[in-house]
Amino acid sequence: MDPFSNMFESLHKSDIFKNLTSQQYADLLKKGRNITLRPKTILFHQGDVAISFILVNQGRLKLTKLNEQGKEIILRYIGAGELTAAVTVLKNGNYPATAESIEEADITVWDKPAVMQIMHQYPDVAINLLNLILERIDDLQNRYLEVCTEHVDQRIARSLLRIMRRAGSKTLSGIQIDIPLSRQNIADYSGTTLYTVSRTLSAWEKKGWIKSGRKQIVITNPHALVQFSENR
Amino acid sequence: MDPFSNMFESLHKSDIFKNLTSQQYADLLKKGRNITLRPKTILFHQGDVAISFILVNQGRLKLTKLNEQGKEIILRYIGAGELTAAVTVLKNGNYPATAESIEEADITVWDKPAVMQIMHQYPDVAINLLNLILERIDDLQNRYLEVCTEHVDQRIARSLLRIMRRAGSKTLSGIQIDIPLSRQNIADYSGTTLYTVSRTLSAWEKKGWIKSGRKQIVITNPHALVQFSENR
DNA sequence: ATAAATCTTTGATCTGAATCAAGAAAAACC
DNA sequence: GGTTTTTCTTGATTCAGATCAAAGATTTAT
Repeated sequence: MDPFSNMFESLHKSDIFKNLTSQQYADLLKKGRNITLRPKTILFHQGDVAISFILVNQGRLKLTKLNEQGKEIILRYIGAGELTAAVTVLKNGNYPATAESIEEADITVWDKPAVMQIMHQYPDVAINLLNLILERIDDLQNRYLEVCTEHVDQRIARSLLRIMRRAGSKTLSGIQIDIPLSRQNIADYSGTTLYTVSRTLSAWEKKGWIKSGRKQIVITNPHALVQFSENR
Repeated sequence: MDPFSNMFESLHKSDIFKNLTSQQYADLLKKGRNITLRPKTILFHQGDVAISFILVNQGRLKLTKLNEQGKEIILRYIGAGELTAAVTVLKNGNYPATAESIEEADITVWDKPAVMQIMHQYPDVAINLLNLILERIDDLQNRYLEVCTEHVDQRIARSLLRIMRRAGSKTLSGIQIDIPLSRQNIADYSGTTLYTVSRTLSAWEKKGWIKSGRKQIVITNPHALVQFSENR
């Protein structure tokens, strides 16, 4: 399988280019460029002027945000077929977060003029993008609600489930999370501390809901976790 | 001043219709319909199928969200020139929140087919909407970061400042917040309780940073509040 | 193979903020 | 005008979860 068809396939996977003909795809492809990232490469820093619009073809990125005191949170993990840096379409946008590859990753990058031109040429692309962004808002609003109203352990449960849905694969013992997540990572994603995460996971392990190792988690009883996340 | 020119003016104010000609405006106007809401009217409920896209011409709406246990948070207040229910452009969207007028309000409503048709006809509208939505995401990401990493009193400070910027008017004694905000409202907006809000505002009043009454707040020293919100 | 670095666990303590309780003040109602 | 309802304040208490501390487990480097 040649790289081109490979890439074509991954683009196809992304919702942003649906409703377009094959020819139109090809046109879009030409306007972006393909990049392979080594693990732990910073793609852009929070605060930088936004110049690139990014689609992940393979691998995963981590999107993080720092506050004034330097405390970090994880906004989300971005997998194959997903977009980021949509802020590039803004007049004078700056990246509101930092993006880093957590493993080797293939991405396609469009610069700002290319994106603007594409959206004007194909209104469907703008509308599709709108849809994706609206899903992001929905996700964020839910997480915002959770962090305002729910207990830490509920939030940790929801975090694991949320990541599981996007990056989980079935195994004999349960659903495995395909991202190497440290306790600190889970804490940054849930708005808590690594100590609380560690204690919570230990408790769940005793109950048989999960199995966890170093940067590795298998959810053996997703149903119990869902139940718990909804009414503790 | 006749109602039409009034409305035209308020539409003009909204960023969503920029880059369009006057004729195009008029066309868009015809496709929506104007509604006047009494105070405390529910426009839509969280979970309802999304059928209408809304622009506020005058007055204010409150957008709230409930979790499974019935705890409420305030997502934002929506003032003149601002949009809501963008989720209507999704294929099978449901409103993720509840919208209610907090005072008498004039709004323009477009149904889903009209919005879709408009966006296809005028790519700029879709792109403008994209921009507005991206600003919303940025705001939410910031608030999410804050609620994950900052102290309650900092968050209350940021909440007041955030609302002040969108709904503040200069007076002799300081900047007055034009929305009647109860302690409970501020708590719901900041992710805390009315008791903590009351204590915090009392403390700031003693310091001379604010003056507050029943559902009424004047920020007498915005600079001190900003300072405090950034490094407590 | 040994050392160094990184990640995880668990106990002990502390503290910020929620909760509980009870008035006081202001507005709305009859 | 007086009663009822809503909102606000402040003190006392509680508790969830952060922080501190220290040891154990795994991985990586030399």
